Amino acid sequence: MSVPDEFDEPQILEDFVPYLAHRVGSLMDQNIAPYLKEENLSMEMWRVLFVLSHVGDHNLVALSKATSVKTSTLSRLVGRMADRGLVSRIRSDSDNRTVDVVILRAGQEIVDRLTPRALEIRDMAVQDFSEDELPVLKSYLRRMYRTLLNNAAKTPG
Amino acid sequence: MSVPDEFDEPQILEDFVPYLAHRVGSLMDQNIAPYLKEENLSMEMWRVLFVLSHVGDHNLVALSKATSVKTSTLSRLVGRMADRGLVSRIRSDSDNRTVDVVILRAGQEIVDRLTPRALEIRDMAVQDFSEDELPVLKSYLRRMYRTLLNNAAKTPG
DNA sequence: GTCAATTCGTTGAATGTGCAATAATTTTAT
DNA sequence: ATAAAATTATTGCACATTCAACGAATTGAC
Repeated sequence: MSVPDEFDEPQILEDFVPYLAHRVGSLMDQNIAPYLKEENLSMEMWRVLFVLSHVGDHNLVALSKATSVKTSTLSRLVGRMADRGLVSRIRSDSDNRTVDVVILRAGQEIVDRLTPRALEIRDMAVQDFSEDELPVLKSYLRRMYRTLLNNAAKTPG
Repeated sequence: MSVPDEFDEPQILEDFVPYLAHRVGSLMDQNIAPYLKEENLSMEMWRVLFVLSHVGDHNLVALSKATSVKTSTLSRLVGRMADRGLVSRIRSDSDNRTVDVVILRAGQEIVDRLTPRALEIRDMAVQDFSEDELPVLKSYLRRMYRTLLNNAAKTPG
């Protein structure tokens, strides 16, 4: 076996934080998926609408960082959403390179319909956490995010 | 050099567990991405190899559950990996419908080269957790996963 | 034992994604 | 003031993904 001894444990996956984090995220996605389908919305569109609705307008680069969708993908994604009347592009006054994406009424209505479903799933996911534990869970996730942000490897040229 | 837990902004997003979980997973993915690129490996291929290497052979459905990749996608993905000599398909004796995917030498060598990088990133991500906190983080992630599994909505017919 | 229902894996067709290249604008250095 | 460098958004192109439909094999009800 060419695997170093340190990893040659039966439960390595169950102990590997990136794997544990990823499968939680995936399972949450799967739970929302049927509701998104009803609205003919992809997961990425939902993330875009959710972010726009709760945090406000973003240009493409900011939206990309907030949703983890590549800007080239986001450009076409926003185009499709604009065609459907969910969002609109507005060229910025201050910086003529940037395009602010704003949520439209139809987009907000989808958010309003889906948000209760998203909250149900969140509540389900954390139902086994006590009132003391829940804030700890959140703070741990925020802490890991910040550590990852601060120590992000620079993209290799 | 510990990182404070709380952001100043009182944003809804900062309190929404599915969002917090997703962005942590995405940032971890981004950190491994450059190393995967060196090996000409997609994130999904890496997950497949990692699971096969550490947990053993899987048929497609099991592999799909373990990696959160749809079986139709996985079918072609495994085909590409087989073309590159990373894995091999073996028709099961006991059940002639199923195909077991086994990792080959070339696949294992990639895992051996990448695993140290993955562990570095994991160590970086949890560097601000104390010896007491780390097991709690893992147990919370496992608990959420189990709860989500047990309460998963049935896929709508 | 038979037949319907289920499970597993694959594939056609439509759609989405990502890299690299590009144009337009802004910032930085001198 | 000017030119080089950086940033933003878009697009061509190649490739990956998904849904739905399918064939093959197995399971379950009777």
